[in-house]
Amino acid sequence: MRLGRPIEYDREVVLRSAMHVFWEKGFEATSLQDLLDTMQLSKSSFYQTFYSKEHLFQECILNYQKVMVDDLNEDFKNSESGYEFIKNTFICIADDAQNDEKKKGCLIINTAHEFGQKNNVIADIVKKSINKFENLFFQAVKLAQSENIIPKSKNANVLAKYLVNNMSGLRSLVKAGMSRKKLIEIIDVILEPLITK
Amino acid sequence: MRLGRPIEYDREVVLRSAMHVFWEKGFEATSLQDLLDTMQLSKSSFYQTFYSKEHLFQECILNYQKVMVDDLNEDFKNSESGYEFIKNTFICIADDAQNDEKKKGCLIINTAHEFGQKNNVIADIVKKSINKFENLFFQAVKLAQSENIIPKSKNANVLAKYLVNNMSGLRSLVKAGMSRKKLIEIIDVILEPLITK
DNA sequence: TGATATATGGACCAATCGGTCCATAATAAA
DNA sequence: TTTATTATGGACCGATTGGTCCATATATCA
Repeated sequence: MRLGRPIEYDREVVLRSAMHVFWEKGFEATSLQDLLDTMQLSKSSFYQTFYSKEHLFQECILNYQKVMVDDLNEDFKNSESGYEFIKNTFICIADDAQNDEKKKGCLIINTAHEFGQKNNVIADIVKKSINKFENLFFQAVKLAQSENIIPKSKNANVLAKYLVNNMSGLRSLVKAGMSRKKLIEIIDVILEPLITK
Repeated sequence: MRLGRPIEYDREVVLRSAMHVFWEKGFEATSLQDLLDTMQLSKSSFYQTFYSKEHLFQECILNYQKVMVDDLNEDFKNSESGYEFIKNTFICIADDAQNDEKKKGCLIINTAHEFGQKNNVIADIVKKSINKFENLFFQAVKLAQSENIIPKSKNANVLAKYLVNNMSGLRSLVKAGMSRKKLIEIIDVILEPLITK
């Protein structure tokens, strides 16, 4: 067994709680004290385990990305069709306008906005995360093409990017306070380029 | 003439310089010292004229909105057609991926992300700004419909929202580091729902 | 020139920032 | 029980945060 005084917390649990703080407040607006309060950690334990606020943040967005991509993959597998998966993913985002009182949006997109290209490590994580979303949409489009719902003449690669673009847009509009109803109307238009010849 | 010691700076000039700092760094990451350095103001003058960091920020985003909307209105007037205006507006955003080294994006969208619904005054400014963008797109769509480029069967109101959505999306992707070339490909898809029956 | 009014430089403030360090607590192994 | 090893609580750090206040500078007006 492991030597020394045993750890009094669950690393995964406190990491997830930290992630939620960053998600809600952003990196800059989250103070170390906020994190310690939420994670219920002493400063010593915090720095021993997570090294710095920024290092913790990196772990958080990596963790967020993993959870999101895994969940979406799960949804994808359970979907009737590629098209249904895409449509449903967008509707879920619109639902946030109603369900998420805090309008947290997407941690990855939030981070893209807060950091831009100022921090190489973080910019890299953001870029790779977006690529994963894109890849998922790509697979969904390909599937929908094989199901003859999306015309095979369409460039699945570009369509996937287009979908990521609209996903980001919806996240912004949720943050800006647009109602679910209006977002749903937008989604109807978003889906048009998928099905028209 | 005005009594007392005369002001040594131009209010509009220093306001604009402050706006650029906020645009580049965001509200939280901009310190008062950053502002004083850029505006070349003493603390006394700063607080006498702008009251607080947050009040200055509000002025800045209002100023940004005004400049942006005026510029877009000017573009709109000079456009060959409603459709050309829309297309060109999007291409200009994609150009930022190449031209703006700092990838500042759009101050309004950035603010929507940083503040969300946490601050009523700011959320209200953001919402109204987005409405102005939407209104402009609405007019452009209407014009394009009267020019028989966009089918009259289309709902101009919803299309305008759809365009705002994609504008926001593009801003995000620029921030995330996507290349101009890829953004242009996306724009081709964005425009499809405008012209297809 | 003196009175009045405004602008400015800079000292000063408490609070908070992220982070370090060390004494002590709590365990396993010998 | 002693020793080795790890975790934790909390004192402490200098720097910076946004913001206040007052003495002084600089103007107009009478």
